[in-house]
Amino acid sequence: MRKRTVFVFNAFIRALALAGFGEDAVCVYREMNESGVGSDRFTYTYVLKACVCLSSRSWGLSLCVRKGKEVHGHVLRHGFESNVHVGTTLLDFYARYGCVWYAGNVFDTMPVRNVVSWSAMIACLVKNGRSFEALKLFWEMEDVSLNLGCNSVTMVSVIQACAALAALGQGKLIHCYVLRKGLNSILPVTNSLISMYSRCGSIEIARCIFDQMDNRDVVSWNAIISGYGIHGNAEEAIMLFEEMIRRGFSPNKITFVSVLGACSHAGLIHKGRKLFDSMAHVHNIFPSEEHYACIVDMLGRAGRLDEAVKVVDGMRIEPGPPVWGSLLGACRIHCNVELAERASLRLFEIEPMNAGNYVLLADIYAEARMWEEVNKVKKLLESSSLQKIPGCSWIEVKRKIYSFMSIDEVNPQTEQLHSLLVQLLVEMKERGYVPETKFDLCELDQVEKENIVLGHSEKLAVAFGLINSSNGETIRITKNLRLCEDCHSVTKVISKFANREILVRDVNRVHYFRDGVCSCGDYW
DNA sequence: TTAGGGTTAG
Repeated sequence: MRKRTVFVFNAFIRALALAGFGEDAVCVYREMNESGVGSDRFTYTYVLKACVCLSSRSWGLSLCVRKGKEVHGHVLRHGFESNVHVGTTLLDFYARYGCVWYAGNVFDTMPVRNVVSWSAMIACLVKNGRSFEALKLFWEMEDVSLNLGCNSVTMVSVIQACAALAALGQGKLIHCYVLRKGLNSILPVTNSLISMYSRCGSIEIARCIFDQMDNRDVVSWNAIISGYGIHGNAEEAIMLFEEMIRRGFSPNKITFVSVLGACSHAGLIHKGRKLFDSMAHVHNIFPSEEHYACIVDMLGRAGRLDEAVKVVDGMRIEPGPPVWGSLLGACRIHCNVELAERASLRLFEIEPMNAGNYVLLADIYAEARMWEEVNKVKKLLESSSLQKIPGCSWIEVKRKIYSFMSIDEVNPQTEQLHSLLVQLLVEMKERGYVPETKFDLCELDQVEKENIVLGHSEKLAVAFGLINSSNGETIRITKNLRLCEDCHSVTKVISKFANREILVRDVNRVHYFRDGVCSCGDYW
């Protein structure tokens, strides 16, 4: 073209960004700047979208963020920061790269905010694991004086926040709100409600909503199938999968992740393998890394480590962090040092920033009583300046959410909780409970070890629940990591002799403790 | 003739 106007450049950058060619879009933007045609408010929304789809693999995350910050600078220089579309796109750019502080800063300084900018900020908080703040912001938004009016998009994020916190009370409140606003028949809203109820431990309500839907899409089926999966009911998940096919729905990648995950949680290996094989042959979906990770997890969990390794070695695509991570997790369950070393060596190479991998390997060495190796891994972790994610648990009592960390001086009741736990410990030991202290605590004596495990955040939350809720009420707890073995057995015992139903949603699934047994059948 | 936020998984 001889005459390239701002409009022409905009259209080209937009097209490239939409098609996922972030780098090319950024190049065209540079060309645009050099050509001297100028820019307008549309230019910045497109370039920022392009920065979101830059290939972080070849660029590196920090370079992607730097590129966006550069564009942010241009926005300020040209005075477009007061435009609500540009501001919201900027906010969303930071959100997608996990820069919550920058996103919040953009939000706070926007001269005009509308439903979309509020929704974007709420979504940003949810996506970055700050659901508690997301809910707070939502109630702030709902302040009548602001008179903004949320819509279905806002509500989807808010429902996700409740799901992430496993805050059933809040979730029900939000559900009522959705009904009052007449947003309940909008498919994405209903689908996220199904997921929310199952992740909050109430698969029954999730099923009820699913059964009452007039029209469903593949996402609705995926949501309910994965719901049964995290509740350990693989039979129901498989039945729904089969019904879905009978009714003419085409499963997608996520359907298979869900149903294979269900098989893995329940140890249904034969069925899982058959489903995996049917993917390509019957449904024309070629297994991606996530699906391989499910199969490796399924075999590994069941102790069939040799078969799991065969699957990894025979993969048609290069195995990455999910696959090696599943294998390492299986090594921890079955204490296989040799294989753990192979898997973690690869993981340290391709995923050096994940502290969890180091922790897993240290746990495996500790169980094998290889203290020297434990120390080596710990030193490696320290020198890399990575930090373990601290264990954290939440509990919702009377629609208020309380959180606990292992060493928690913030909560005034901590001392009371700890003494209750000590008292419970004595009673439990009389009933034959032995604290599980085999992992990663090599330099301490038995009493110190027991004290540390006793201070785990989920136990504090259970104790808080016992003190602050009435008999007959289910205690509902969420944990940011996987539930530890000791907490699992303690909660079983407590559910029996305190005669209470206790529900713990950990990062992977739901544990429902009743009368001394857990719904996961100790297989998780 | 161009614009911003959202559904299901591990």
